[in-house]
Amino acid sequence: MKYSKQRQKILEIINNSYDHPTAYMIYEEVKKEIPDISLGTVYRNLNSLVDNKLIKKIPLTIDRYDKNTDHCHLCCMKCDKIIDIGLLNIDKYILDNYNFKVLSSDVVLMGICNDCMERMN
Amino acid sequence: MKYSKQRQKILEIINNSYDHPTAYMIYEEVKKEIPDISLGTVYRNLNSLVDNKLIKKIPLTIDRYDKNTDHCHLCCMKCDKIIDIGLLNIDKYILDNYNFKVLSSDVVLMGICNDCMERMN
DNA sequence: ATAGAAGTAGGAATGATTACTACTTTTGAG
DNA sequence: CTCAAAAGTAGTAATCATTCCTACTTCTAT
Repeated sequence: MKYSKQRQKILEIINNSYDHPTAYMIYEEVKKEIPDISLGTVYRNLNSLVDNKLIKKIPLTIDRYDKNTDHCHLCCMKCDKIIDIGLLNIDKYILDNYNFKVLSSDVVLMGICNDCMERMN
Repeated sequence: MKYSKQRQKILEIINNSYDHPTAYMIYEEVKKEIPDISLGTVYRNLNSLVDNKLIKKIPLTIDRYDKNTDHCHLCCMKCDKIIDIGLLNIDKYILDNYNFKVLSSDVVLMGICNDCMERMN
């Protein structure tokens, strides 16, 4: 990967974010500093960053991106909040039981978060 | 849900399938018996069947559908085979540790299956 | 310093999915 | 039974995320 200020900025935004932004959210953010960046450039760079394992793609209806490449996500169906959880260490379990080598464990569990559960009472 | 022969046939196809078909694969299959069914009808019915928990959606790059609503999937990155595995019983673990009620656990683990691993040696 | 590889902008294209409209089927109360 | 309202359908247009394409620009190793 050659250096480019566009990719540099994209990575910086993801590293400073805690809201698992979508490609478009990142595009809007980069635009503040590089006004004529194109959306295609954002997508291309996100893909190379994922390929080089610098960030992680979270496959929901719209893809989201995360600086942490080694944990799972809980997605609240009521408020759309995404909660990070540690690795479940299922990779070894899967290898031992199914002889299947897990390379990418994009575990996304949909449900209701604590806050929304309390609000429902 | 009112009866319709289109939805009946769609459900029947999924129930008789073992290959986790996409919406389009199902569309092509139904077409053999109901030639003028429309793709929109297939999508609409798949959504109601999912809403009514009669089938399950597996969110990969293209959505796939499964008659079994209570297990996880291993997806081989080499041959695209999808392997069914039993529930990992993480729902309780998540509730106990994160106070998050899992409603839909679409766990899809990407990796290399046993067959492909052997072929690589 | 410079050639060629890698990156970019901007817009067109793609492909999965949904929305819309006028028509048809199902179903349940009378 | 019967018939009207509700639910479903075909066909097509629209949407929306993502990728592709082309001519131009920027890096970087020699």
